[in-house]
Amino acid sequence: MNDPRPVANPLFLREEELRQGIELLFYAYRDFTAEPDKILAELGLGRAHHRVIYFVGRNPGMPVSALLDILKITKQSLSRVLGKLIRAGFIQQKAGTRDARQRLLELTPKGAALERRLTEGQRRRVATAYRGAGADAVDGFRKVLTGLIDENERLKALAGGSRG
Amino acid sequence: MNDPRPVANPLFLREEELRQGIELLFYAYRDFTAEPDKILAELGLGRAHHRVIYFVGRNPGMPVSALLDILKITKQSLSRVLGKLIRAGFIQQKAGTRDARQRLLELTPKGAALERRLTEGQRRRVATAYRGAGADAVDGFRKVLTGLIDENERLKALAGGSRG
DNA sequence: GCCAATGCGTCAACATTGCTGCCATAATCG
DNA sequence: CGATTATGGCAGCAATGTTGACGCATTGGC
Repeated sequence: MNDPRPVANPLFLREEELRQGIELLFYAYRDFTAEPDKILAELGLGRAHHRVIYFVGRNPGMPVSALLDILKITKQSLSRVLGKLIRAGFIQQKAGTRDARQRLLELTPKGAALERRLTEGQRRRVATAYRGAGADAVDGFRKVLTGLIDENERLKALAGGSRG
Repeated sequence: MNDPRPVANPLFLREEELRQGIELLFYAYRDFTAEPDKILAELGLGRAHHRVIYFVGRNPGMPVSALLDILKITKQSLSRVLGKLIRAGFIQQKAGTRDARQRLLELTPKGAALERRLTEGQRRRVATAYRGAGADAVDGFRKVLTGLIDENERLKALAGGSRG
């Protein structure tokens, strides 16, 4: 009455399934960032500059503190990156009206052009993946990614262009 | 006969949808790597060391060239990281039997222990997100992530522990 | 109106992680 | 035997993150 073949081990499958998820995340992120990285390198910029340009483009008029909260880096690290972008004319600062201490950030036309150039490939890549996977898959993709985000960051992340 | 309210713009929605995908990817990856990064910092190591430990643990006996192909960095960059891990006793090298030029990599018991410690939180995070999202969502997650990977890398990525 | 807290910037020093370029060794292949 | 492959080492440079300390303007509470 013994089955000679070992029964599929659910624990092993689970481990395998999780590791596949981890690896897919790594591979996808690796290839997702490769294209803009090339463009940035030509300009003497790095991935951090892209992140700043992206989120400032997404939230025009955002203060520095909001950017820090998104990127989760120190203000010294951001300051170096931001300073370079401002000196290079990609980003503009305006003093806050409600609070004059704030520096409200926005892209210059030159910055907006670079943002489009950098994000274009990524948008296309996501669009292709979405189209190929179908609407239900996209929904699942979003659900799982949201679940991967720290619980206390989820609301902020989903707010996106924080109009709300 | 004019509807005073603007019709929902499908192009805008699409753009918004794609940007949300881009951002979810950023946020998820940010939080996904934060935990192991802390542990690594205590040991004087960085994220690159985790990647090496992870993939060597996953593919015991792999040659350096296979690691390079996964990580997509130069051998000089890898050499520094790998050298440190070997000197610190996390990774062991054995000469290849088929090709004596190859250095086949594997984790030492100490390396395997670190791998478990580093990946444990990530596995738990993925497990929680999977459980919360449901099996169909997990399927969609995998489909979309796979679609984000460069076409000529997909097969290799899905091979995982490359037993095949 | 004083005074602490906030928002932001800066200087300095350091480590990690990429890159390019060059050279060396050993083994394998044709 | 000569070319290619697999790997390693060294030098130098840039980007990106860290901690720590300090400065300056503004804001808000008492």
